[in-house]
Amino acid sequence: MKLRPQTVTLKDIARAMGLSIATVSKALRDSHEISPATKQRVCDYAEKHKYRPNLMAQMLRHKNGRSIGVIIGAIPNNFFSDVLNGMESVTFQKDYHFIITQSLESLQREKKNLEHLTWRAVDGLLVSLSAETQSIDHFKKVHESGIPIVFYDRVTNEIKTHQVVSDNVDGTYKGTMHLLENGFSRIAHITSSKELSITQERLIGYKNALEEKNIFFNNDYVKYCAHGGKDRDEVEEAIDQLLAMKPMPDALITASDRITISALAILKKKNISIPSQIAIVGYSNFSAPEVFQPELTTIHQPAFEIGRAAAELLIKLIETKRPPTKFEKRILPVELQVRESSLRVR
Amino acid sequence: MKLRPQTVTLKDIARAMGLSIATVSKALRDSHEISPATKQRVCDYAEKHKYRPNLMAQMLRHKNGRSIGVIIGAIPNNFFSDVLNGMESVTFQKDYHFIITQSLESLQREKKNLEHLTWRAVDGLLVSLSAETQSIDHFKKVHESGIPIVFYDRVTNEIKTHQVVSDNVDGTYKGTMHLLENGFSRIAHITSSKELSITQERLIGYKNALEEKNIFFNNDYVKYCAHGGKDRDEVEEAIDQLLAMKPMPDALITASDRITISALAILKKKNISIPSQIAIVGYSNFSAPEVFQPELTTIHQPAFEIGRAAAELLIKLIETKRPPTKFEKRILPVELQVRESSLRVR
DNA sequence: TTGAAAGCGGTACCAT
DNA sequence: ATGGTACCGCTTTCAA
Repeated sequence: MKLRPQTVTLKDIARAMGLSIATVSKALRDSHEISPATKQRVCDYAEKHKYRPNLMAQMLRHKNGRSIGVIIGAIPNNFFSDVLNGMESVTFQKDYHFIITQSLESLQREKKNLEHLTWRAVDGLLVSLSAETQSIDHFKKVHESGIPIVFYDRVTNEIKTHQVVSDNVDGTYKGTMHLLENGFSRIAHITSSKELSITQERLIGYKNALEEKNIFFNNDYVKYCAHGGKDRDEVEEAIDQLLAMKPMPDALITASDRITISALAILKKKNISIPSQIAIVGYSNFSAPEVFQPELTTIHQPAFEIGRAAAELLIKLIETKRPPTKFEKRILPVELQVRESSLRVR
Repeated sequence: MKLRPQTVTLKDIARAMGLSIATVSKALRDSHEISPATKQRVCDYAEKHKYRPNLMAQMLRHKNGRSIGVIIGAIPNNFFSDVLNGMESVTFQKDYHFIITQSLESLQREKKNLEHLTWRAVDGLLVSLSAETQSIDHFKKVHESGIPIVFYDRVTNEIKTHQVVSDNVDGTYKGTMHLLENGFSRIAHITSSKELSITQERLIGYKNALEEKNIFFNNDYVKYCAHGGKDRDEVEEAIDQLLAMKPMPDALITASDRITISALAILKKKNISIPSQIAIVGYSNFSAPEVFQPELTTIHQPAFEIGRAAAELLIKLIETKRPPTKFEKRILPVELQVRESSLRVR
């Protein structure tokens, strides 16, 4: 490509004005040791010639590039894209950049992404663990080297830092309770991989509701997707197993956007009618669940808020000189939106 | 935060091995002027101590940070998130990073994003114009300064460079023709802002189909959304106007994911039944349009491929020394997926 | 074959 | 108030 024309530098300004580089630098940074007159002249000149400090040079000096790295499951996923949107709303306003990497639920990619991001010298990390992740030593190492991390959604307690999650226990509790109160009792649960924090929390809510209603917890009703429902096959297998059970479950709680959508499509393909043969309550952040067939009862997470809060906490962590002694786990409320798919038909 | 511990640098290696910085640098870059023995020793040491060249320093030297900037309408949008996914598949593999900015269909944000990205010294840009954009002088300036750009989806011919789009003319043509052949003749079209390339192309396909069937083109059947259907209100207004017409349209072609989903939700709210009162064919990249009520006939764009092709072309542009004399406009085929929402009910 | 030294564009300390 | 200068980590002549 054609050579990038040098944008105007400190040196250019210094030469043009017969000042030293140091003076110009200080003038532009509004140092007290520069006379107002000089400051004015320098700033005017800089303004006129559209001076922009060279980011690389600044970064090279005091390692801080106003950028944060994000590790996310997958971009094309309603939940995550809302999260990203929330993060962007903060980073845009605070003049940070966020560099997005997808784990695609693979540990190997997660590690590679992490390497990449640290090499990029990001100032901090926003991380949601992949479905495959068990050991988090790779994050520990990075964190100990001084790069602040905030975990969101899929979190870990093994690293002492901020966390932002939605109230997963409550979400599944509400969903399950709603189904129970509508006369469903054989409630299946298709969820992500066993190791994830969200999986465990959601299972707790599920069990709590059953217990409260004195319904026996049947472990066979819980199906895990080792890859978080990345492929439809994973979900189809789970559904096949559930449909083969006797008695067959009469309701289903699906634990993520992907799993929910896949489940709807698969049940449709199999001509299982919802909710008469099986009712559904699904975690989903789709913008218009009322246009599904049937209208879908959803557990809606404040994805945008999660992203926003996580980004805010991280930037605070980055910009604060001394690390805080106490970290917060922010738990945002979820909302059960009742629609046709979970209501008894007479 | 705690000071980031210095990762090992050239200087460290040089001192440790009693060599000069220059020699180490050359050895690591496999220069011909270094003896194999020295090379070996240096590389071993570097490997063992996990030497990673400092990106900022490299960038400062020869402006190339292996990063590309993306301007996109909005992340939470099935079409765009698939596009991003396609881009990521390339950048990940080629060890580039992509920095995403959302225009949110606002010219002002588009400009600010552009400024931000150039300040970040990205090596190239992947751009889809915002719905508000008319003059593209801001891009011209950047492009003339030597930063390669590839336009995708919403493109412009005013800058000589590669373009990647889907076959918009054909998409709407197919959709319109399909409706006509199914007995619908008063076909409305809700689309994005007038200025966008996609809007114009889609309108051509629509007109072509009408003309071919000798149907009168009624300008009042075409409703523009100045903000690309960002808000549901915009779409609702268009629909209200259409419903108030006499005779009312009997079919509708919606020109984007957002518009399509909004239209479905609004018509549902208004208790207009699809397709008996009005049929719908919608541009959409939703992963499971068969779970909509009714199953939605879609014009499906190869969003992932668009992203992939655009990223590939851009990286080629970045890495090639001499700019090509001829640029290509890659037009990827779209697919009409016929489902219930566009079929005559008897 | 190896190394000294001059940048790249800023920042910051120390003189003047 | 202003300027000289060393340095951040790496690349690249040019000498040795």
